[in-house]
Amino acid sequence: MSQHRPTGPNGRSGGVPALPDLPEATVARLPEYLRALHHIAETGNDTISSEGLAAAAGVNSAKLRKDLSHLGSYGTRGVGYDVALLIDQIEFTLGLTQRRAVALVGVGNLGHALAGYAGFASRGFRIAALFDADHSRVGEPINGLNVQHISDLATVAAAESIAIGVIATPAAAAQDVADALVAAGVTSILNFAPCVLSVPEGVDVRKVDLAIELQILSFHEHRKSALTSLPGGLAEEAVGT
Amino acid sequence: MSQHRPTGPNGRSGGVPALPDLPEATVARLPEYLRALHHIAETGNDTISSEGLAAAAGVNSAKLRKDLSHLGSYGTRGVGYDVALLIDQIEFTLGLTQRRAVALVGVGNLGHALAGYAGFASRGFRIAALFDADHSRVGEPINGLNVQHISDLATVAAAESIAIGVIATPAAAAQDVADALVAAGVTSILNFAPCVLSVPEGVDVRKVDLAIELQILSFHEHRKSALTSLPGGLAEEAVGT
DNA sequence: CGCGATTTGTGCACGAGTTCACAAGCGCCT
DNA sequence: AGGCGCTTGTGAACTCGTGCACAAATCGCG
Repeated sequence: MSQHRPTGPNGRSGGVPALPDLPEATVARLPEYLRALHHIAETGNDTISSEGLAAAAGVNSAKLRKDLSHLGSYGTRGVGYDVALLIDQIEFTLGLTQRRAVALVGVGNLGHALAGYAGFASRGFRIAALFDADHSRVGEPINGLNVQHISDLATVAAAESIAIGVIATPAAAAQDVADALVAAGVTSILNFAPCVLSVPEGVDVRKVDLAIELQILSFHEHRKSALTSLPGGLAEEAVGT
Repeated sequence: MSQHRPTGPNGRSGGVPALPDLPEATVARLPEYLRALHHIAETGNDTISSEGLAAAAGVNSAKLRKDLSHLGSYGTRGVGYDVALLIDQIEFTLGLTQRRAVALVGVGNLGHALAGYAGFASRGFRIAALFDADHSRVGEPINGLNVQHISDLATVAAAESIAIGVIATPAAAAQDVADALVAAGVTSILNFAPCVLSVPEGVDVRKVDLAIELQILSFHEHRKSALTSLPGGLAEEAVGT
């Protein structure tokens, strides 16, 4: 597994990509650093300290340094990080040096919005095809693409080298769509449907559930309002039954 | 995530669950359990074992039992959990016994979709008002609500008792909107804009960045494809430079 | 009425992730 | 050249989360 390899500081200069085997928590933060770096680059700075970048990304500076150290030494002590170099390095690590083709399944309310979301295009992805099970939607043009029927998924995915699929269907259809995506060779799925998907080994699934996020906020609201409504003191009121 | 309370001598007397101090990881999973439970209830079952519920929610059964134990003992050994009782208990814990009013700011591509998303209504939330900074959109009806101008936010939020705000604007406007929300008394924010928000103590922010999710998947894709060229002198088909 | 089958609740050990604190390295100024 | 201030990179302690394994509790049945 993750033996302590010397981890050559010049990482990718040779032919070997050297798979750094990053902690998952670090991987999840790299995109945030990348976004912050692009923002910093636009303001004209060409170096940035860990403190500055941490603030821009909303994290602790020690955490940021440890995260970046996992991809090698790309900072200069006493100076900071070279913004352009770091951008390249993170983009390479995330596999964004090539623009990845994405299939979007389900062009309902949410799917429509995702198809038109500019953030995908500007951050390394290309929505290569739209699919839906509803024949009445097939052919409909959205943002320069025509909706295709889900039965064409395998053919199109192969032709376009699509490895990532996005599910924006109702929950009832999601598992079938996932199966179809896997059958078409997709190995990464982003699921917006509120349900658990079962997929074979080797396929990655990430889930985004909009209602869940609100419910988590609701919990904190509940706690906050309960605290403020405690009459008297908020210390050890602790009313028994 | 956000701030922690000083948490003084926390009364842990039995009986009525007076604000159990749940681990954040547990809170994040409760909504998932809740969704699974509703699904199970619809199929007619009135009890469910930790094993069954864990499978439906996509987690480990020991983890699930530990999570539920934090809210008290609501299972019966040898039998399982009473579905209806557990639903009530989780909904209470999450503060979903009252339907919470939400303000949505930004009715662009994504905002439109969110305004029409049925999942919010069916899971404890009511979109109470829509706002936008663009005067040309004000008055536009979406899903039974008319878009209002952002300058009316404070008034409407007070009238409707809105404590949760959703930001679906471009990143450049997000901080201003957040400030306006906070000024209007909102204490929980769900942010879809790709930027870091700074808010005062006591305000919770959760962030959903659609592109980040794809970038994380991209990392794993990158790793998978690099793995296919296993050490053995296979294809050194330059992925990078 | 007691026994066995079943399932919850939890103590404990382990691993992942976070934070602190500081040595090592770098550039600049004198 | 040498010292000084600044910043990175990282060892080490600590916190948080997870998963195993099992005792305690409950039900059904003979």
